[in-house]
Amino acid sequence: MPELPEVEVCRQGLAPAVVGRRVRQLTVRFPMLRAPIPPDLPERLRDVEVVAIERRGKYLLFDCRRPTERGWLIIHLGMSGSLRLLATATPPTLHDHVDIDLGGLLLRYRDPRRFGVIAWQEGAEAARHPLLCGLGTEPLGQEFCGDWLYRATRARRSPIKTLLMDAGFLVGVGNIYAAESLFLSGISPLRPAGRLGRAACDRLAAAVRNTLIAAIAAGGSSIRDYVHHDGGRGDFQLDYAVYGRTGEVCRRCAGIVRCIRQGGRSTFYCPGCQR
DNA sequence: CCGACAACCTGTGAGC
DNA sequence: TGCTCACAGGTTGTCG
Repeated sequence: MPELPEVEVCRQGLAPAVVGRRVRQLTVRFPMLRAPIPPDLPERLRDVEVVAIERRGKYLLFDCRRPTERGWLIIHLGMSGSLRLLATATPPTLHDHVDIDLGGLLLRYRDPRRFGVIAWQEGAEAARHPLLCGLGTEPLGQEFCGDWLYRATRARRSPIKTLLMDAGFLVGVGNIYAAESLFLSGISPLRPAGRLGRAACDRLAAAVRNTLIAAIAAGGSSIRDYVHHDGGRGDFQLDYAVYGRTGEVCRRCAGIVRCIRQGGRSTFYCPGCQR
């Protein structure tokens, strides 16, 4: 999936075309995603105006208004989800589970693996939704910095890479950007988080932020089947230092990039550069 | 609290 | 060519 940069690129791509439009109809062809799409979602969305698209971690939040009501359409792209803007009459193909008819424009949700989520939160605060209320710090927000990371990790004994990917701790950082950020900051993914010094936390926080910002600027990654709102692909993958480079030569020290398993996920790192 | 692991599901690429 | 297997961006729940 989409990690934070891909979701943010999606948000930025959709907003100009979608904000200000009214939902004519929601068509659900297949409701069984990670959680079932609420059966009443079509009626909740009918005739709402989308006034903004926000993001919390990897969740897209569509701010939906009626004259006297407000609510949020919540979309998570899972591992393989995508949202595209298409001409209204575009025929659906396999795995095109949901269409949002915006009147002269079609917003289509496609998700082959169906790990995504489409949900609804009534009221003014999307954050009250159970999927969102336990989420951790935003890595591109004000709070996130070396000082925060240092303080937040003191009591943590889990490997720093596992913690970076824990959405209850820090949102938006997935397998690719965790690996890249740790490489950039010269920190081993195996290091217990609570053993990181203040300087290491400064370097890591900066690396996380810079990696995410660079990926957003590059238009997101384009692993496998990931596509943008317009069907285009990102090119951040050209810049991967360690992700997916098992056995290849490290670009910094001429050592060999290794792949290990952590928490059921592949971790790529350079044992020479990362301590 | 922690971590390891399985589960959810389909597609793809490698190896035989 | 065709089969089987491992693995892929995420999240959640269970078990020790």
